[in-house]
Amino acid sequence: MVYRDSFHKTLEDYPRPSVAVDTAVLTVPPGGELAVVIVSNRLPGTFIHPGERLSDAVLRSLREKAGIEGLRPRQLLVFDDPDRDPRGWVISVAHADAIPTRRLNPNRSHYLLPVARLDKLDYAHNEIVELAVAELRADYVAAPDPAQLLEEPFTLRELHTLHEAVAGEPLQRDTFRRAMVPMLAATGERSTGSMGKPAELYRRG
Amino acid sequence: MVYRDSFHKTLEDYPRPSVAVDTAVLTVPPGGELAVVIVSNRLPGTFIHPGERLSDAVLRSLREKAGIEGLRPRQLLVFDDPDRDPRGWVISVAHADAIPTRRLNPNRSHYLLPVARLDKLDYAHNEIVELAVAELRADYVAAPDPAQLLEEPFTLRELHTLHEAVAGEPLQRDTFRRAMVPMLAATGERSTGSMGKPAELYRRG
DNA sequence: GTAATAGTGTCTTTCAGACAGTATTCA
DNA sequence: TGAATACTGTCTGAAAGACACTATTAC
Repeated sequence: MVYRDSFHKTLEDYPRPSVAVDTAVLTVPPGGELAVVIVSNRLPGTFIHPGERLSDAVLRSLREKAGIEGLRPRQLLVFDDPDRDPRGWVISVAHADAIPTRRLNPNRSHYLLPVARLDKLDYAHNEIVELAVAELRADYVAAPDPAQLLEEPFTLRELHTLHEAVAGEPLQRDTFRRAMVPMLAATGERSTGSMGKPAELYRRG
Repeated sequence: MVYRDSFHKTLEDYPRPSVAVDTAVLTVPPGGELAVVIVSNRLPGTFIHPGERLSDAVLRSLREKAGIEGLRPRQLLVFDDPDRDPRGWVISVAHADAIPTRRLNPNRSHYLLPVARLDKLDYAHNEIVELAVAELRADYVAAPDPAQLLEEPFTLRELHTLHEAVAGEPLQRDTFRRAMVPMLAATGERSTGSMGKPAELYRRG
């Protein structure tokens, strides 16, 4: 059987795939390492509903499966292997975003896995996580905490520690400072309660 | 009506969108500027067929609508506005690739439009072209002619002219040379027939 | 010869890496 | 006071921008 294209042909003639979304939600627990939100050994996902945007399907799946609200997920890539899903012909659009750990709802069935030591997830979800991590790392090279994981105001040390967690490797302290300070807004306030000289508190520029 | 997810639920219960592909094919005519292949005021596209990969649908649409063969299109992004297409619920996956102008079939209904002066295309196709151009430009900063638009062997002048056409702006000659030579393989041969000192001929490293 | 093109030398600026130094706080 | 942390000064090396210079060809 052959399906032919024509502008005036009705769409009903074409068999259609189911369209799903899967989302890698990254976070950095305080003092911890970069981790991804997992629900029963895979990324939270769902099928899109009629009239729905992909991003709305992502938000719905995160709300229902992990109690996460208020993200702005970005598309990563489309998985289109017709044999990928045993249930049938499914096309899956991978998404990614990051969220502060304090906004994760602890009374839920999801859990965090560090991305550096990730076992095999169901489907091709490891690849999604890798892409999400690569995007987040690229963003964090260019700007201070672009995903707004830190609560304002913050010290340069807190920012440095966060960026090292995202990068997965040490970042030179003075180079980091010189690169970031011009993109930050100093508050004039100083940190309190810590050992050593109190640090300037900053907000994102 | 509400559609609920369940691993064991059959996929037949879900209304499904049609899934299309649209492709921005970029090229640089000899001595010309960066241009995109257009078919009747839009990018070539089609609906995917059952069992087909997105990239195969792209290749099929390019073959049937523009006589183009042998590309390896890359995904750019998914257009998912439910009201985008007047024919119904259509999700479109934008793709991009580049092709040497000499491989374009002139006996076809497609035509080239320079990307610098692009009128409004149908659908949201201008955005696809912009993304495709941005990706191509990023690739051409990092490597000599990664899309293999030039026939080998080529001189540094030819490479330089091509990279300027892709970038859409002048590129410093000596800096360009120093950046590219380590990534090229000198043939030991020299160009002939031109004014001035004959140039070394190179192949891609 | 001149015009045109190919290719090199080198100075300056910029910036990351590296390391050492000074400054200010807590215990 | 010493330990810990914040912040700055400065040297070095790599690379880009800029410009001038030499080299080899066609005419």
